[in-house]
Amino acid sequence: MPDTHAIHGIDNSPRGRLLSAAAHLFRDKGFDRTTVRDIAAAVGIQSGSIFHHFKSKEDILFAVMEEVIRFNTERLRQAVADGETPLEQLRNLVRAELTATVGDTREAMVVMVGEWRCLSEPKQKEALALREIYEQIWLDVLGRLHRAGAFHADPFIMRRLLTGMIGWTPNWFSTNRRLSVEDLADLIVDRVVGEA
Amino acid sequence: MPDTHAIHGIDNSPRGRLLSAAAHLFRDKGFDRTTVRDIAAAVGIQSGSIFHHFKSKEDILFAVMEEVIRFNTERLRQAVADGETPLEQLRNLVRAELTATVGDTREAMVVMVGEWRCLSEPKQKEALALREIYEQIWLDVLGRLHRAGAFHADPFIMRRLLTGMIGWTPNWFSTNRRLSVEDLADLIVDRVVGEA
DNA sequence: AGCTACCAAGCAAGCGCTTGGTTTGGCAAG
DNA sequence: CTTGCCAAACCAAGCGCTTGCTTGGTAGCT
Repeated sequence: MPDTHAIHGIDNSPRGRLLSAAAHLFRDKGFDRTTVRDIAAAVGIQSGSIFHHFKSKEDILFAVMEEVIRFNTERLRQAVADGETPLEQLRNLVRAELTATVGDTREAMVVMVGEWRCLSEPKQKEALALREIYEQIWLDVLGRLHRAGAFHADPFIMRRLLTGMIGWTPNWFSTNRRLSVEDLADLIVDRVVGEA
Repeated sequence: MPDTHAIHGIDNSPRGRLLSAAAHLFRDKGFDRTTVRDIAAAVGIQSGSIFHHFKSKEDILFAVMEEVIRFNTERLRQAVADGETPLEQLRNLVRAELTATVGDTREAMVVMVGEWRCLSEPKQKEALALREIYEQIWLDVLGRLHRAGAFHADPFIMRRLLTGMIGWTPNWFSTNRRLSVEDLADLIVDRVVGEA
């Protein structure tokens, strides 16, 4: 009944259904404009009942971010493991993050980037620790490519340009168009390792 | 007295000071978490007095966006006029948008990208019309470069990748570091026209 | 019996905005 | 130079509504 686009990596326990519904609403209207009554209605319960599963509205947001970052960190690890050369690993990383961003964890990823400041400072630090693990995977691969001479720019800056390119895709990329995720990934990889 | 980082292109009339203060607060805490009492306090007046200058809180947000987009559209026009070759024009465009994004209109630019959905639908359409003029300047130059064979990818997609790269810079670029706006612009231009 | 999951009702605080009246600066008639 | 006047700018108070969250209790499964 609750027409909740499920998010990959989140189960369908009562708690999980709340998380998926919340992620969907947070992405649509933003954290602040989403009320606990909205979330409750989306899964068909009363607003007060939410606080049996989460002790605050902020805790819901944090849980969404934690789940999505844990799930996608594992996805990045797999992407690196599946590549035999650094270049192949980079291509897999771009594909993985693109899939996360416009694919099966799209809603939660957009929420993580866009609603960051809605977390209290302690929670931000907690989430940041998880993100740093995630980022380190990128930096390792980019560092390896850089030392191999695949590109000249600073790997840190390269990662930030990549973050921007990939992070913006939800605003324009559509799955049912000509351009596939794989083609877009290749296009983006070419922006890193050069070629005219 | 109101310690308001002025924004380029906004005068310091009472209205202008309100706009600059609002842009600063909107960027810091987001539109929804900024109260009209916050804005009023930032310029040293009572909250009710705001509505002598704007008829709603949303109107303030819209005015911020309108001012910044008008100002920077003119800046893009100048950038194109100052370039003699398409490549030079592209470099000027990237520098101009970077300056707008991390420089003298930084606060308002971040607000425009991040608080878009806080506008009502009619206001969104109004703002979109202005943005389309802005975007057309980019597409003209990129189209010219593409026809000249400077890059192979679709100009529309190229622009979106550029939007992402540049739009993310406020999250990491710092003016007082080694990397200058000009160097970063060159780095980004190289991502478009290729080279290893 | 005890646990998970939920309901029904409502409280305290904060919000955008309104209202009716007061101050301020400029400027032309006397 | 004074006086009278007006519009712009602002104040003080508060209304009506929404918000996150609490409370006390119930249904059903094990």
